[in-house]
Amino acid sequence: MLKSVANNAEKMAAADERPAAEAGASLHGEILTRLRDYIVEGNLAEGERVPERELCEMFGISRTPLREALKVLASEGLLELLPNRGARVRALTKRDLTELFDVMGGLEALAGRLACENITDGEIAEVERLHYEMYGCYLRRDMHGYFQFNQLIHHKVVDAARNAILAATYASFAGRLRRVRFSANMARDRDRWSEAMREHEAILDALRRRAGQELSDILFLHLRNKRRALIEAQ
Amino acid sequence: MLKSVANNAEKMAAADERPAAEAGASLHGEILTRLRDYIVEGNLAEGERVPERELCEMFGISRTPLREALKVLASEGLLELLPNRGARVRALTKRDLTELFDVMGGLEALAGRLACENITDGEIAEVERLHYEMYGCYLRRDMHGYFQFNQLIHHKVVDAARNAILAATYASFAGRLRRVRFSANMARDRDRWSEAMREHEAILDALRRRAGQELSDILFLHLRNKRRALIEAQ
DNA sequence: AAGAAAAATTTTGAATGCAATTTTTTTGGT
DNA sequence: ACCAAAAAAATTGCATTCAAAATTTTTCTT
Repeated sequence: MLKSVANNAEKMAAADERPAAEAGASLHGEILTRLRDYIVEGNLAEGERVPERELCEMFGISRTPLREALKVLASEGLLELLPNRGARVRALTKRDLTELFDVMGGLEALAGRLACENITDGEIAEVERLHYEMYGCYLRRDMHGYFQFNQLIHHKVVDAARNAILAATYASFAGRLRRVRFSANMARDRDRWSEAMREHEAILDALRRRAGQELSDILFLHLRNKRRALIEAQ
Repeated sequence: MLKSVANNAEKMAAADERPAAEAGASLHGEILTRLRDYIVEGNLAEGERVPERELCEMFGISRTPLREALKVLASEGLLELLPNRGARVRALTKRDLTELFDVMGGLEALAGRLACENITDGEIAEVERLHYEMYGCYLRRDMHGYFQFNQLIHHKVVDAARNAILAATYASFAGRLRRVRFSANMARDRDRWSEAMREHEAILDALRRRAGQELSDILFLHLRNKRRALIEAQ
């Protein structure tokens, strides 16, 4: 039983092997995306139990695809499953935050290194543009704009790494951090803001020189500082 | 898996808030673990469709918990879901391998850096012991033993990083690479073997000195070389 | 025979059903 | 009124069912 019938080669030739658009393809995929967004947007409080029936009604589906999505979100770390007591929104402890930031730092460090190997001149120019836009926001104390451009820059670096698995992993962890509201801090901690701005100058500089190892290091420390500022502010 | 105990202050002190042992607690959790092992062990050929009915009979369960596990394994990248055509074992392309190795390199680099911050003298002594055991295997061309100790060393470094999220992520990717058989190469490529051995000397040295940044770099390049050797050998 | 069309079978995706457990409500004693 | 025990209701975890789609088998045509 379950023997590997490897010689299906014949029909595999032209095959219509679409790896499932993952999102809207199946009900499961759609619900997964929608429910993840729903939670990340903060519609369910931390530690709150996930109301299956309500969500089913809300999405207009039965419990089966919803529960499939719950298992996936639990494996992503967004929910936790309690035996016979369903799923809860996982609370981010200080420890979780610390660990997550370090992992993000490691992933960004990797992204920076790989980006230096692969980024085009055009992309660097684009990062420069974003950088100066961000700088503008900094000068006029536009926190919202600053964070927008900041994210765009980091995202661009990850993109330039040309590594889909890295990008997916990065996105997954970034999603888990989305519930954390950073803005509040920087407003009061003006020193951290200018420090962050200086770090970004160094990031751009290393990227221009395509100094992978150096950029890798700067990015890790950049995240470390972000982490420190956040933990202190709490 | 990715667990961490919530200390939701507001609620109450003694609460019975067990975050679900994830493994044997529910049928879903148990099946998830067993099915993952089953696939990683290579019992289903790459690209082969996953026979739901057979697996249900084999595990003695209904399709519901099995299908929940399938969605999770797909989100882990072990399977792919094709609309109306079920799950297939995801084939690792050369591109996937390249990307996976780089991500592993990034994670090991991070682990090395964090380990230097947290490792105890006793743990370093343990790594030293493993290193010399491994060296012994190298001298007497015991490939199997070499790989055992090699894995133990890398695992020890990840442990010493004191970051559960990193450890879980690392384990997940390592699982995906478990299907790849490395041994075959090194036997023929004796140069790579001695090069790897030298790299391990450098790893141990940097770890002793707790030179995080340096160790980080060595580890990334170590994985890069492993990747190169593997791709060349294919 | 070979290939196309049709029919039968299997598989998939999702809804529904059901026993066990947990949670809430009610009740009764103090 | 307060609290514990009992009863009722809701929720959970998994099995089962069912329509739609895919796959295989059979039949028909040339």
